[in-house]
Amino acid sequence: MPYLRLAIPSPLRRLFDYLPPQGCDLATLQPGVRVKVPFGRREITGVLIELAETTEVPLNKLKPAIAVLDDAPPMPDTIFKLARWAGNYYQHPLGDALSQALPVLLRKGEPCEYTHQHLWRATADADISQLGKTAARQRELLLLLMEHPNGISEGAIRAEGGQTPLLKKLVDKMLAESFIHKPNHTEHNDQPLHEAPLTLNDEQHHAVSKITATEGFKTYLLQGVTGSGKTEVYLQAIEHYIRQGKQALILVPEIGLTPQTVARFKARFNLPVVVLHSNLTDNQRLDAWLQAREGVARIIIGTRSAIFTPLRNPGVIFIDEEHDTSFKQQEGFRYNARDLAVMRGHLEQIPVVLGTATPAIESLYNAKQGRYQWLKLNKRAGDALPPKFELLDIRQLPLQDGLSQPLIQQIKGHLQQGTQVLIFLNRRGFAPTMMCHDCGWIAGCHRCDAHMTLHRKPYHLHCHHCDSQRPVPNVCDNCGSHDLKPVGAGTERTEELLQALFPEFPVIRVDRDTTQRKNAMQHIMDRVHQGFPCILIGTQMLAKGHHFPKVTLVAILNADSGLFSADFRGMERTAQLILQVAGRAGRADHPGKVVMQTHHADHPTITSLVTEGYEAFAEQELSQRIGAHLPPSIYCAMFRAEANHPGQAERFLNNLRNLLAEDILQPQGIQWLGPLPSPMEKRAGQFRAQLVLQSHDRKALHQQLHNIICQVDSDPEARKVRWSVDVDPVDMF
DNA sequence: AGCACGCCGACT
DNA sequence: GTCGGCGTGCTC
Repeated sequence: MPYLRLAIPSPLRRLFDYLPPQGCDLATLQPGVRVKVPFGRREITGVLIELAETTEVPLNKLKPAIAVLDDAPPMPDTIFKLARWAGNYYQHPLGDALSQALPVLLRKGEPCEYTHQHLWRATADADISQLGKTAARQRELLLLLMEHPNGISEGAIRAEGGQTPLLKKLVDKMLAESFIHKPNHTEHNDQPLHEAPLTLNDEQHHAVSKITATEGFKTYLLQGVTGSGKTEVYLQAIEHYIRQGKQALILVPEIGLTPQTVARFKARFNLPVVVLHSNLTDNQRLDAWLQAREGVARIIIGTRSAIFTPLRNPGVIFIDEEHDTSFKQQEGFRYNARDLAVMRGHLEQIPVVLGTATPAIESLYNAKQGRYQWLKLNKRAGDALPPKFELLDIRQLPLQDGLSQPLIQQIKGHLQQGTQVLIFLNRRGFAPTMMCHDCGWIAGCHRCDAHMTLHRKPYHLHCHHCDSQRPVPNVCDNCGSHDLKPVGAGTERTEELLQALFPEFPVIRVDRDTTQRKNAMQHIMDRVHQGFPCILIGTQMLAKGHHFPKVTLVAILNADSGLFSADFRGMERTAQLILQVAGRAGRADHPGKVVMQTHHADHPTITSLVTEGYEAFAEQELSQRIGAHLPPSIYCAMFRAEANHPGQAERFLNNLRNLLAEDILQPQGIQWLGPLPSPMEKRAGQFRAQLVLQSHDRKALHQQLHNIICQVDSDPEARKVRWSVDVDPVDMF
């Protein structure tokens, strides 16, 4: 009698055997089906990996499964393989990896079918005259239903001002009925386009024809400077696959999933476009997932987790802004959706396109190694000129709340000529910290090794690392002095100054604090797009997803931050951010100007970035990485640990390292760095440390990681710390 | 990760 | 007297 070998969503890195449930037909069971089982004291949903003839588990410990939930595996074989591969590659427990590849409702064991979405419509022989003259409300409602012969949801009825309780009355009068919505296949569509495609220049044309001529799997790095029409390349390549009846999957960074991006796809294609955004309900998510799986949805746009969306007829995968680190999940199952996309393209035998203006150094490396084919778009659409950069050396210049006098003059000039100004300051709040003028004491966080940020509205101290908050002290904790001063400037403070300097112009702040309310960002954008002269001041949020054609001046206040960071990728990040911010401004008829305040106007990296462009910078950066034996010329993994007491995490990692050092695991070609306390050792009350493993040999590294994790799993001491592995980490903290 | 069991501090 | 803090043990 065979056993069911299941992957269970739990941190335990092993499979679990069960007896088949009562009356189960083993002959029809396929790997990948979900099985409901008792696990400890709860009931959870596992995924069948195989039928096993024998088991190591003592028979008295074996429990029967409760039920097999599916006739056929909910995820297609490629997704099953992709999730298994990812679990293995990122050293994450298989059950959890598989579970994360499914929509939440399927994880919970709900049936794999369209959620019973009730829609309402008028009955076929409904006649408005059957309603009495006094029933004005019912009349209104019936007319509304008649306007929607394909059905309308209760939510939409309410949104149109209809009274849903009255539906029952219409049902009683046989005028209305409800039915369950099930999307149909839109088989062949002769008119897949709403609007005509734009004319391509020769570079764009070359890119489109390369991509669409691909047979089977190939990865492209599509490097296009801002304004070179990357999106048009996406759209026309997608059109090619759509016309073949295939589907396209587009992954965008978390913050890039803006209404504008989506609108562009919906405007072009006369086909179902499905958007997997973060505020879909679980029901909507399952419906979208099924529509993709059944081939009803033709274009699927989503963030990181959308890489696991099943496709019935996969045609092409696009990763937009491929350098963006939000494609890497930063906790738990630490996969990189960009890299998984390449794996998926291989499994599905379809092309994968990584698009960006500023390629990640590792993508550049892959392109140079010939693993990715490099497509470049260097020309800007129309006669657009690249923005002019100006390095504003602020050594010895007094700063007024973050702004130097020459910059203030430039802002004034642009406003007076009737255009908009964008000011980028990657620091929210009023001031990065508060300091005692008498003794130098700094307002620090009690739970982190970090200072607290002063916020004005509302007035309080806030730790941006652990979110703890406290009132602003009146006197110094250390010496009792009343002379506490805010130090440095955040967006709130610079906003205040700008408003005081330019009272006749609106100053619009864009950061997490001003965009929390629903639709707040949309309101801001609507206001800015009216085109009146104004000042926009904000953080990264301004840099991604939105374009501001009326902006002629972009000012970067702290271009230096990140330049000398502990993370070897600090320079790369800074360069990408600078170019991304710079790209927000201007259009053909008035090129933008970018002013960067800096204390390092003669720093070779900064000057090469500004004068020669990103590619020259990136080449330089790559050769330095290779020279220093850093990624991407070497494979890297990181163990992180955190514990309640100082030194505990470090001791744990030290034991772990000794497994390598004492040759217990006979490591070959593996180097290690650390363990070291994390750059911010204490965070949210936990003491943290890290250990980096490196190798030129990916297989050897993978094998060692596996060995180490096996050892750790069998060590009871390991349970006293929280630890994790990160394969191909994107940031070193 | 959950979830329960178990053993010590401040509350109705 | 108990409610609840989080240490530690287990999951086929």
